[in-house]
Amino acid sequence: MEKTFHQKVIEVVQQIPYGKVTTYGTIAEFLGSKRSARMVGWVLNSQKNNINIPAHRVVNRKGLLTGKTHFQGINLMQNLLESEGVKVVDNQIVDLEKYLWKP
DNA sequence: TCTATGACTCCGG
DNA sequence: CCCGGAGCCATAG
Repeated sequence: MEKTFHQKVIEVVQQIPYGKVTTYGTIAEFLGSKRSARMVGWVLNSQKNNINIPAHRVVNRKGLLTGKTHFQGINLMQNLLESEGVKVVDNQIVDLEKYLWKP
């Protein structure tokens, strides 16, 4: 059973430490194809039921919480990030580079 | 097998 | 940074 794309994504996302965030592009790039950023989002959407996936730590390159629209509760994603010490304003992470984590 | 969709990103203006 | 357009990849039907 080979590791599928989404399985790798899950693996990486689970490695995101507390108080850190990453972008779809970063994950996609780590997987080999930067252009696969959309797949990362697709995977999270598919695995969003899995609480083991801290999808709230995954944002787009601008630090915008694009995924919150598909999240379980519009306020949940931002709330979680703020709880972890990540500053979020207007659905966007402040000082993204400061919190950005890379595998 | 082919088409459509998408939690994105890059390029030019 | 904003806007519009194009590209790219994997999954579902």
